[in-house]
Amino acid sequence: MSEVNELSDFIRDMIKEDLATGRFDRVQTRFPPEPNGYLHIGHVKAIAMDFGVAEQFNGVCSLRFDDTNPAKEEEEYVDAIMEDIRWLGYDWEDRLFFASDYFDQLYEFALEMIKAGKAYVDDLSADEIREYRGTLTEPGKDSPHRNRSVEENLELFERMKEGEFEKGARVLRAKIDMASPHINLRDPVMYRILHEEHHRTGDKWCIYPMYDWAHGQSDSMEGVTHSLCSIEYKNHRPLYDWFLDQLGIFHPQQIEFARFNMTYTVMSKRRLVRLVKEGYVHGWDDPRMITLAGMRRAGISPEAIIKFIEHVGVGLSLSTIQHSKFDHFVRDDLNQRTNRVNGVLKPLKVVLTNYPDDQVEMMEFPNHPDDPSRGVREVPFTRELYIEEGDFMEEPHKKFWRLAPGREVRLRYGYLITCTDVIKDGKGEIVEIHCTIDPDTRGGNAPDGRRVKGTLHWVSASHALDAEVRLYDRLFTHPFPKEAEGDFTDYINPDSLQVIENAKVEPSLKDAPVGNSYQFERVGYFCVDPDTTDEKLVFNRTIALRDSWAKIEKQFQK
RNA sequence: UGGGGAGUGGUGCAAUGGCAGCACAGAGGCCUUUGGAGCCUUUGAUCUUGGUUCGAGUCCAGGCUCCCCAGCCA
Repeated sequence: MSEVNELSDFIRDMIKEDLATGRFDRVQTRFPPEPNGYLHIGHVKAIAMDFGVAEQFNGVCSLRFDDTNPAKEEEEYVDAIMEDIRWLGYDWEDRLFFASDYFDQLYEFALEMIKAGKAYVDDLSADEIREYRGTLTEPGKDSPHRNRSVEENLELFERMKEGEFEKGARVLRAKIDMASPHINLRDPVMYRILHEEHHRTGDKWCIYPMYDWAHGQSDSMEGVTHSLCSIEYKNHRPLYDWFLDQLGIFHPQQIEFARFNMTYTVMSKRRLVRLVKEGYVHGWDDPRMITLAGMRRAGISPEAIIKFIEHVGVGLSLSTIQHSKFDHFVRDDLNQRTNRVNGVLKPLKVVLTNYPDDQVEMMEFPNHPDDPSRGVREVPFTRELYIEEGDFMEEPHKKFWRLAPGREVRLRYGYLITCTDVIKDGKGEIVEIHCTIDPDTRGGNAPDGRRVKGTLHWVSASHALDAEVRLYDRLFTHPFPKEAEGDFTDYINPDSLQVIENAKVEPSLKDAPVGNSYQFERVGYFCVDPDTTDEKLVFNRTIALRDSWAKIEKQFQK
């Protein structure tokens, strides 16, 4: 919103400058994914930059699929990518483009280049081309086919297009400088032969443009003014500029910015694929994945993701964002967004021995304690309740201020209760706790003003709904899994998913819609998983509440 | 090693020759019917060596460290 419009970084500064000097009188950007995988949080930086900049400067942003490699790309990804971008809240309106839409024009441009003596057909094999390219420190050498006549090049290129040659037999290369210190300028390949069906052009073509040949011209044809991209393309900018200058067509300004990494996860497509293919997670939308599909299923909102991205900053150096920063924005968003409910993960039965057996009282709960406008709901209170197992300690240490024998605590918006007995089975396991209520404390306050430190959440045993709760945690135990010794999969967190089959939640959750998020008070944020059926509620833990108790507790463990 | 980039608290981002600031994390406190949230306080940084200047994170020169490029991938 308005906050977005106040964003400032070196890219926006450059654009302001371009507008001020009249170099451009409008702003047009584009998000150019390759449809060969799912979008993840790293892509959001580019998406938010492309669409955000356009919005900020009253320009437009289009979506263009750079689908120049039919061997890797699939329609399935096109649809998934569009869904993810829409979910984030961005709109390309009628500006949906494909690099494959430009194959004809690109072919014409190539002809132009050949006629101008700026491109040639090379018969060298891939290995030979690599050899001829030289190394970082030694110049390359000219291909023996570099000086073919225009006529011969035209004829050969035509025959490439007509499918006369096998895959890899020949390529079209730009004729620049095999001794250039910029490797990308050592006669880069423009077209290669690929007898592959393209997801949009079918079998029309058997030669396909390289990304480097397609990208700049695509931007140019669309009228992109500012072509924002990640930093690895900085080395390619001289090439894009060269192509544009040779062709003499509209010249967009490319501006690069750095990607980022996050601790306790992996961001590369290759590693994400392995997590899915090798079964470490249950799919691309597994809530532990930092894919948009995964984060969506985890219950993280697009607003939280974008706000986080706005705070990672924009620069030219590779940064590593701490996972705790991401967690902060997820919690901050959910704290404001969610209604509070009661959910008990590990139920411990409490019997209120002085409470009538057949009595049901409806207790009033605010839906959001810090926002009265969200209203209230009624929660049934009865003689038998469930509380959290961890909220009772038979032999409490001095910092534990919840329930213990002889202790009085508050049942939130219920009554003050005092523990009188601990009932155990033959093996010494606690089966239930007996307590008495103070009938004068309905709602949770004592008329005599005495204060109790502990406040517990609870559900009525006879009214509670059964639920499956999936407790997700960070996927890796190491902050830098890919840099740690061994394979990154060695550091998968074995406790990244813990399934609780028999959690108890309050009855108001009966028809909770899939995707809805709640705060289970004192526990964490949860959303309704699509696996939910009429018979069974399934919740995903998006993230736990900040837990300052955990720190204290550690001190008391030997 | 050739070329292209980057070095500011633990992490990330600002400061555009003039008091090194913000966020997250950390520490302490207040408040609390969530050990949540909120509020207050606080620890902690300019890669290095020279130079220019009244004054340098910023300008200049050298050094060091890290990232990217040698796909018929994008």
